[in-house]
Amino acid sequence: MHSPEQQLFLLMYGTKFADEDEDFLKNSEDIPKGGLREQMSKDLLARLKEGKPLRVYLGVDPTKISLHIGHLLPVLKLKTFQELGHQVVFLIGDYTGLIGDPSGQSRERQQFTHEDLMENAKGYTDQAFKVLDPEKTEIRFNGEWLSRLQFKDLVKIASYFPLKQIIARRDFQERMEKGVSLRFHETLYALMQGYDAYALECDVQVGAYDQHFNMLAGRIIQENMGQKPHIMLTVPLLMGTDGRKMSKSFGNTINVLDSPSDMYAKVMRISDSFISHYLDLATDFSIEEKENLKKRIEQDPMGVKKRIAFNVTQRYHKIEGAEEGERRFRESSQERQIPLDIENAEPLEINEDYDKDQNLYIPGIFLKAELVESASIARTLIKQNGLKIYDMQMTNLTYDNRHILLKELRENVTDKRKEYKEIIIQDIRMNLREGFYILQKGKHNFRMIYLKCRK
RNA sequence: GGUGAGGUUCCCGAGCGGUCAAAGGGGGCAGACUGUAAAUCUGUUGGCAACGCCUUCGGAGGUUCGAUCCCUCCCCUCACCA
Repeated sequence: MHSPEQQLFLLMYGTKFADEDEDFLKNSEDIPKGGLREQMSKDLLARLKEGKPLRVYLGVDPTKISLHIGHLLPVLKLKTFQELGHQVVFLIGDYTGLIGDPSGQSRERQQFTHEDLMENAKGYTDQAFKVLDPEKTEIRFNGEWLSRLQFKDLVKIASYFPLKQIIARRDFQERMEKGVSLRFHETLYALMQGYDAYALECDVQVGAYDQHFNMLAGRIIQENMGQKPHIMLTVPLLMGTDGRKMSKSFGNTINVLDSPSDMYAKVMRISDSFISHYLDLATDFSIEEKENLKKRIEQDPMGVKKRIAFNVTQRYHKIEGAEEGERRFRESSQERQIPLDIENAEPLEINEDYDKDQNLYIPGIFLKAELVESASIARTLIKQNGLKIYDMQMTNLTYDNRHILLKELRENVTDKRKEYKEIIIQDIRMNLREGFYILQKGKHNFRMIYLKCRK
């Protein structure tokens, strides 16, 4: 059992508050003196000292289908609460999601129907339960209370907010300065999320620090409606694999549903300069372990990165997944072997026609193998040496004994490359026999095919 | 509803009668370099059985030998005013 002080330390570790961002809150007037961290620590400690389990919630709008590991940083914080014996609530914003993303960046997000959202919500909880204990987690939907609100309620709630405060938000300010559209309904978003806090009557709300204003709205509503305002506990935003904000539109995400080897490899490919950031945010090493690893970054960046990759992969894919990811990274990236895993052990059957000179059209084969999007792309890649073909004839593979031989290959042969003969692509048309081949695009994309040739 | 500005290839953004599959940047992909990377440099980035052919510049028509560029109508976005 942890003392309130010990709990406070664990809970505050790795948090980031809105006033600690260089420019997120710089012009805001209503930061408590001493800063949010001091204020929230004080409040949290006081509640911990009451000795009762706290109610803690995290709200998410199910407006996307897949989550990336950055989305789960607040979930990790929620897990810490759960492990300390507090009651956690996972709130699905089926109503806030209906309004759309208040950042207003993209229009398509506003087109979700309630059915879409409920569908996504299922995936969300599945993904969140890779971290949280489902038995001990309460799941709620904000439609439960938001659907019952009447206009007169909204009028009352809205009256708690000076307009100046609403439009002081940085994202609103920026958009008004730039002349980007800002619609009135977007200002309601904070009220809706704020009302969730009131309806749930929780002690703490967890979220990323960019949620500051929405969480603050919760406190304002709670205070006005005679409730004790909740504590805001915010965590940093995880940067993407390229150092920008992690976001699907940048293609720099590590997704919760990525395969073990993808996940491991993506972590391994982050820039060395981000190692410390990922170590702090993405892993669940103990605090001491993190400090130790940080000292090693300088002399052994790759080793530390491997520990991080393993830790992250393990969380979402168990230890077996992490081991698989590690093995595949070593084989395909470091030793440059051709991966021969069970998932691509079943070759794709491809039918091609010989032309009159007994040749096959190579771009067509890569296209059918789904390694390239068009034959044109295949052509340019051939010119740039981006495509390779390995002939597997020497392994005595037949279509019927393929499973056995592939298994042997995978398990017993140390340098698998010896088992293949690389065919140098000299032309877009080449004479190939019917049989098994491995196609490669770039460094990491492979596909095994069984080529069937017709006259 | 009024006034003004716009809708261009994945994104941003030039083009303003033929030389435009459309500058430039970003992103993507590939190659070199490396400890995987990042950074950097290079190439590439509509499709096709490919020195050519086909489909693209909000939509529908029209003028022209020819239209992304001109005209007409329509749809949509944005700003200001109502």
